[in-house]
Amino acid sequence: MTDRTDDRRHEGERPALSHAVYGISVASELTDIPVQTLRLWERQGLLAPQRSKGGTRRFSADDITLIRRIAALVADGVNLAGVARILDLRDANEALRDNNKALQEDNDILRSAAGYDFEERQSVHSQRARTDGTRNRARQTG
DNA sequence: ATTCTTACA
DNA sequence: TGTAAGGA
Repeated sequence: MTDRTDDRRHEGERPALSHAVYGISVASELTDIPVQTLRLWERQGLLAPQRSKGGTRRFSADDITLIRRIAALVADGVNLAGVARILDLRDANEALRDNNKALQEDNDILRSAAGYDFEERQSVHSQRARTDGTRNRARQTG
């Protein structure tokens, strides 16, 4: 054993998923996507790998996963514009889900703070439909 | 040696 | 779309 103490013998160690460490050629080998295609996809807005100080692309494990998802869509015949829109829709859905969750939590807090008992209510929609119908009927008779 | 952008056919 | 030039 010489003093090559910087040899990496911890084979289980892996960079964090968001840690951008792979050069474009490594990303290409890992995904079986040609280097030029990766560059094209980035220009189309499908990818946004980090850049090193020198300006070269640095891909993270998350980027590799994204590349595989894009490749799957392309293999299904989706063109690049379609892929971009599908990815945007996914992001929008996540945002909507998060927002909805936050609203529900706010609602829970407000409900308990107000002291109302909504145990009988089955859903927002059935409740609203019932009250609207009652109001309309009252207006017609009166 | 590799990667990057730009440009040209 | 592919390839070559030229810089980092």
